[in-house]
Amino acid sequence: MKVENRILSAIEGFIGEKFGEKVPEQALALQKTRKEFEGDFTLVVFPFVKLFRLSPEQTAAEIGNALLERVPEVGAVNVVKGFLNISLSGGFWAGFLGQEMNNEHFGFRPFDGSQPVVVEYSSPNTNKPLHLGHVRNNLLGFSVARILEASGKKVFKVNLVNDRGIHICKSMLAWMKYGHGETPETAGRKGDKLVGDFYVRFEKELRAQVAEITATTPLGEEDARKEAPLMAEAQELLVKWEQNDAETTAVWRKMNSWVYQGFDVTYKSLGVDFDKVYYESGTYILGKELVREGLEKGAFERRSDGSVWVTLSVDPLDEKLLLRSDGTSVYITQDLGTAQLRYDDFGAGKLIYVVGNEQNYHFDVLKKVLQKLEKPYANMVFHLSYGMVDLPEGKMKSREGTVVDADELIDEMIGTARSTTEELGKIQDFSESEKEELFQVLGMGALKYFILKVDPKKNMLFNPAESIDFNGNTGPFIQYTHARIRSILRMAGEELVEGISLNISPEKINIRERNLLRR
RNA sequence: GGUUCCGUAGCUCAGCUGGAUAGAGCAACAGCCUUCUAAGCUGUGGGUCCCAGGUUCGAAUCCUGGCGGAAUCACCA
Repeated sequence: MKVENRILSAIEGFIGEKFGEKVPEQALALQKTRKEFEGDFTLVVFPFVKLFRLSPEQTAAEIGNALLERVPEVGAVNVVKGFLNISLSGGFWAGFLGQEMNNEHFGFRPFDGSQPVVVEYSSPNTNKPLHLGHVRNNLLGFSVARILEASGKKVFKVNLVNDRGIHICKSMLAWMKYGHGETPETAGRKGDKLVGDFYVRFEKELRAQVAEITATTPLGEEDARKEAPLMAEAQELLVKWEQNDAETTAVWRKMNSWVYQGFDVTYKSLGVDFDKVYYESGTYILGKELVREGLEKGAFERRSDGSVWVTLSVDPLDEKLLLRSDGTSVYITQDLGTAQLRYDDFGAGKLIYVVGNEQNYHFDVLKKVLQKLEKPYANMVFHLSYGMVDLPEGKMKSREGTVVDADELIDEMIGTARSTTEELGKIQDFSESEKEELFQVLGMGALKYFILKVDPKKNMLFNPAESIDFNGNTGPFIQYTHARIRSILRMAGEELVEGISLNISPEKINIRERNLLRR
């Protein structure tokens, strides 16, 4: 039984004996003592005041005395207004430390036997490299998976790669027209970067065409984009792709493989991985089956032009397209399919989607449509929505070249770790590989903590001009604290080995560590 | 316009299942390296918790209504 529960049941027992009354569940709760006060746990006594017919201070004192008598682990109590602060004894903490210091599973719960959780995250497009927004996504997804695992869940991490559609055709077209057979090897460029370059090249050439059209015809920019020859060529390429044209799919396969090689490097730097990778090109047809099922059930309706719709609400009228009039699928169609797939593949009990908050509405719709289909996994869908990473000037915009590239950011962080560490000069006796590992751990620790410390649902600000800090409330600070604590534990361990009781005398710990222990 | 989310110190953010004097880091200032490790510690200054009502013994926290910002409302993904 945890010591908190022993304290609570002692309070319950004391009040029961004294007044013959049961304490309301809600009032019977301990909170952590705020660090400006002395103590480990705090009981708020206001709810008990009426019962005792005493002032809050006197009530707290009575309960405190009872605890001192009844619970041996309680070492001291103090009362501030209506708050009873309880300090556990040094003996309790020494025992706790002795028991837990060699527990490798400290903080981890064993598997609870529940159905697995499937966490989807990352979900990149294959036409450009990963940027800071993806970094937030990847770190959130990976962390949530780790946290769930630590809490006793079986977790499967999955990635859904958006590898088809007009965007990848644009990169392909630019490579075919202007690439001269270039490859990552011949260009000496990371695969995803190279493909991204061609995507940018396409946009550049397209803009030139658009400029010419708007200068020589009365068309506006939006119409000019649709009229531009390059756009028509990209559309043609998409049609060819969908018809499984051999040459087109060969280029598609080749360029995607470059991108995946590039992504793998970035994922490795970020320290994230996946149990299974889905490709939209392989799953988008599945959703159509569910649409057909919905039509049969009468949950959806087909219009005269052949398109399929679902009505989510009547007032206000909210209708969503599920299948185009030409029978091709839209975004949500494939998400219907992938939900089913995950449920089948893993026997999932929960489906978590780490996706930006711009898709809040999309996931509301997805859930409602699955409910209409009466799917058992409809209510398993949880959208872990997160906010944008903004720059001081506002949103990241690829057109303005303000996108913060993931690889460059990672390199910069590790570089900063290197220069800062070398300046401090504590690593003379480190080997080269130890040094590199240290820089990696420090730089990535700083980046990860910087991103993860912000509430996911909030937009967050990243200022590229001020590099991510290594001092203060940062990852390296926590790493430093960890190192200090390990050092203290080593000391405690030595005393244990010598057969001396586990009692670290205050004189042996300097003031800095004592402060550290209070945290 | 509808819907969802956000609004806390000069800046970046905690705190939000109601509880103490609203915290941390950065920035500014003043101190601390013969003790195990100063990527640290101690102290000073800095707040209409967007505004107004309501519920409550008690509201940054819950409810209602405003104001400001973001996202979204495609036969795009």
